[in-house]
Amino acid sequence: MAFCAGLSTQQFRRFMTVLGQASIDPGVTIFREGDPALNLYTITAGAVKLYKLLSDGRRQITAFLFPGDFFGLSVHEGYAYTAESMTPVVLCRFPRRKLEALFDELPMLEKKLLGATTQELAAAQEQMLLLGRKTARERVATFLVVLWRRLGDKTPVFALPMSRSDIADFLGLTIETVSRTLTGLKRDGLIALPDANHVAIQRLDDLLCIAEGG
Amino acid sequence: MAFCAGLSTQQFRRFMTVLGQASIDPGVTIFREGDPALNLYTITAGAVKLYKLLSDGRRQITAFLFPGDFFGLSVHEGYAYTAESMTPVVLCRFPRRKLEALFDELPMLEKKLLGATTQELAAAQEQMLLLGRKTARERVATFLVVLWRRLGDKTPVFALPMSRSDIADFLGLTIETVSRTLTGLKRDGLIALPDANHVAIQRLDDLLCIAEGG
DNA sequence: CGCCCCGTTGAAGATGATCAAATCTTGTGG
DNA sequence: CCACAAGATTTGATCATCTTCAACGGGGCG
Repeated sequence: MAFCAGLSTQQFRRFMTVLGQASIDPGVTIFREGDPALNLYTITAGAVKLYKLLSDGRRQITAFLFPGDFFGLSVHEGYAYTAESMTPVVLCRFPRRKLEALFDELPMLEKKLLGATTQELAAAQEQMLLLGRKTARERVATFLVVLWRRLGDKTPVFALPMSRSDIADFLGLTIETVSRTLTGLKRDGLIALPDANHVAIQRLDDLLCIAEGG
Repeated sequence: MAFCAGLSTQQFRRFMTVLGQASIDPGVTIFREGDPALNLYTITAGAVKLYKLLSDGRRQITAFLFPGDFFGLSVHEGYAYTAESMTPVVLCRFPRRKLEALFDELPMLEKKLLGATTQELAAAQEQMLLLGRKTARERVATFLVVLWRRLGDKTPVFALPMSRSDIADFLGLTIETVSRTLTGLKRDGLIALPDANHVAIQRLDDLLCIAEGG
């Protein structure tokens, strides 16, 4: 795990004393927006989504997270979003109080957390650009390229671990528009869709060009 | 300034050795997206906007910043966004290398920076909800309430330091829609507009209700 | 005084949403 | 193994919100 990389054996032993592990099924709510923010989590295996809701049920997914990512940091007493597993997930759980004590012993951990949070913030700003200014086609193209890179860009084919509904709520669209847009990209030969949950990138350059609004 | 609060006299003297100050005019670009991220800035006075551009000129403002806020943190070598003054601004500039050395001496500073970044991230997630799922009316209502709170909610009247164009690029709308929506809120008696750059909140509860999608 | 920029207002148009239905997938039980 | 039910995805038709295009008004500054 990235979070504990670079620790000595002794430091690592200390590190392990503050963490708990958990394996959870798909579709489980790990915590809800507003719950007391007692833990910080890192993902060992699986995929997690974070989202916020409006009172009438409208939902915005703010991030899809994968192994190595962390979540659950909060300035105030409560979490700012809900976290839910999308697949079977293995988590490390760090109780907030213990973690803060550990920071004093291992300042490197705090630096890593700051770096990870800064990266999350940059991703959030990129997503604001997408939500505020990109067309449906640009949003879907961006989503596919970013996800492909995140899941390891060895092969052009990759699995979508999330439903159309999740994609729609991440991109600020409806499921119908996501479906139509994917069909359109397929029709134009930019991607292939072996089945509903797999995408094959066929013309990466053109896809990138669309994603950047060119 | 919040960043140096709680330091002893001696620590503060050390703190002052790493920072430079700058006064700048309105409309000045402090740095551009992609520039080498050499400095971290905090705002002493004035207002700053951060934004990202698409190649065809479409712009998304990701934040309006005010005294006490910081900006310029970056994981990679380059800034992730452009920063521009909206008013006359007084800044503190922290060279990145010196600041990192200072962190080892004053771990409290790093904790504060982590807290501030976490808060920025929460604000970004709230903005994603706005951009992805709120209507124009809800966006403008949210914007007014949040700005009013940020600028000090003593009096219901406050000045908008930014143009309609900036508001539009922050809310993912056009200037025409922003203008029409403000007119609509005024017509419905929720706000008053003494002039184009001043807003008076008249029915906060109703405005909050709209902002939350209720 | 007059120009220019900013903001407002109006009319027409387009993108994406909504409503509706068909198709495909998956899991269950006979 | 097959039939069936439930849910997810795709496709189609219509609709609404917001954008685009256009024109007008007003305040500030030369």
